[in-house]
Amino acid sequence: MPWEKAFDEEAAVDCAMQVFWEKGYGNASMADLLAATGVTRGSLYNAFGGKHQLFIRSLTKYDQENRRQVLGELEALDDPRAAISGLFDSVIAETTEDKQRKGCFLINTALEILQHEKDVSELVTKGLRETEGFFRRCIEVGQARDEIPSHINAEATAKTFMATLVAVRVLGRGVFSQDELVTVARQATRLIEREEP
Amino acid sequence: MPWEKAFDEEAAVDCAMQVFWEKGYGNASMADLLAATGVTRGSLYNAFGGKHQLFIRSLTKYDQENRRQVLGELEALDDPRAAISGLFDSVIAETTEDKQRKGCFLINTALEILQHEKDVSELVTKGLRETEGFFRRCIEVGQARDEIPSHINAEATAKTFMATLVAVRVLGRGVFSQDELVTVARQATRLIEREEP
DNA sequence: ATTTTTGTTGACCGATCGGTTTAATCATTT
DNA sequence: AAATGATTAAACCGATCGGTCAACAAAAAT
Repeated sequence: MPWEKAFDEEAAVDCAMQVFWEKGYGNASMADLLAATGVTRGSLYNAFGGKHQLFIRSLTKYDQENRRQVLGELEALDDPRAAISGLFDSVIAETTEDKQRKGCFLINTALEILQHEKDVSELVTKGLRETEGFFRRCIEVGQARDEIPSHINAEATAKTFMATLVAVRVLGRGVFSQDELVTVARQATRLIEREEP
Repeated sequence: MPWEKAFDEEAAVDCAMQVFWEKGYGNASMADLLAATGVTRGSLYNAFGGKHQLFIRSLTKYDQENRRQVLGELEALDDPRAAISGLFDSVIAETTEDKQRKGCFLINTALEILQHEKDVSELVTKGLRETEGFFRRCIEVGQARDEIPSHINAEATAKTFMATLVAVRVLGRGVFSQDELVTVARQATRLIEREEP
């Protein structure tokens, strides 16, 4: 007796995600979101509740389909050193391929609203912490296999990699060129090279 | 013949700067700025022209009185290695001392508006490039004095330091603790230590 | 003392904000 | 075909947005 929805909810979230990603939460207007999703005002409120909830949905979707997805695939390679440099490579490629230079939705959000909005900040922090965990696991597995020197500090190095990734995503939005991003990433990955010059 | 201003223009810019720094350009309303500066609507428009111009004034003032000031003092120490680690220390101290965790006004701005607004993006890019130049000069002077190993690449290392600084300012806003920030900064400054383990 | 110049004030502007409501619409069930 | 109930489009809401303006006030120039 009811009636199935006439628009694809997930597709709408995808469109909204693009808008939030590009403009940020505060600077994305409902009009922008309606135009991007193609859904009308009432339907959107009916389906999602409001701007804030739609933002959470968008950010969650980004986290799952971009960040987790990529990290999962890289970790499945079962080659820790390739996974680490592969992440830097893929982020740099993504950065320079994106004409809009949107950067990372999570990190952009971190700077826009981290202080207030507990639900949002928890999402962001969790995502960044998991990325740090990815690096740490890669390093520890590499060390167990003698592919990464055992004398390095896995925890500190993982944090440094995470920090480098953040910097790449921020500076990649318009300050550094692709070459410069590669330079920075290369310096970071030297930390786990077999010999030190 | 005129009439001297009834409010201190520079003090007003200072107040506006705090608001923009904390909330960003888009999320700072005129009402916020009027309340913070204590200046009435018309006077503020008469003195500055509008929100955008006031933002430029605020960002410029921040760049001169915070960034350039600090870099200048550190460089005047004439001790390159102390200047570099001193900058990291001072940024970390500033980050953790600030209850609001505002981070760096320039870097926050970079993420909010870098793509559009040419005048703003030029200010931001110039500031970050000059910071990179600071690191580079410190390294080169240190190398000339044999206080920093000559085999390291000054340009690439300067970029890495800049990237690390960006990461510290972003992650310092709520993700990383003071200890973690110190860890990241220490890993970076290892790049210029005399011996490699 | 009057004019000129400039700063201040607070009401006011149209536009847009996020969000709600209403009435028509439609697929489904009876 | 009638009844049902969610979906839709669009009018509408008060609040707030950034910005303007005319009336007024204070000091310098005449």
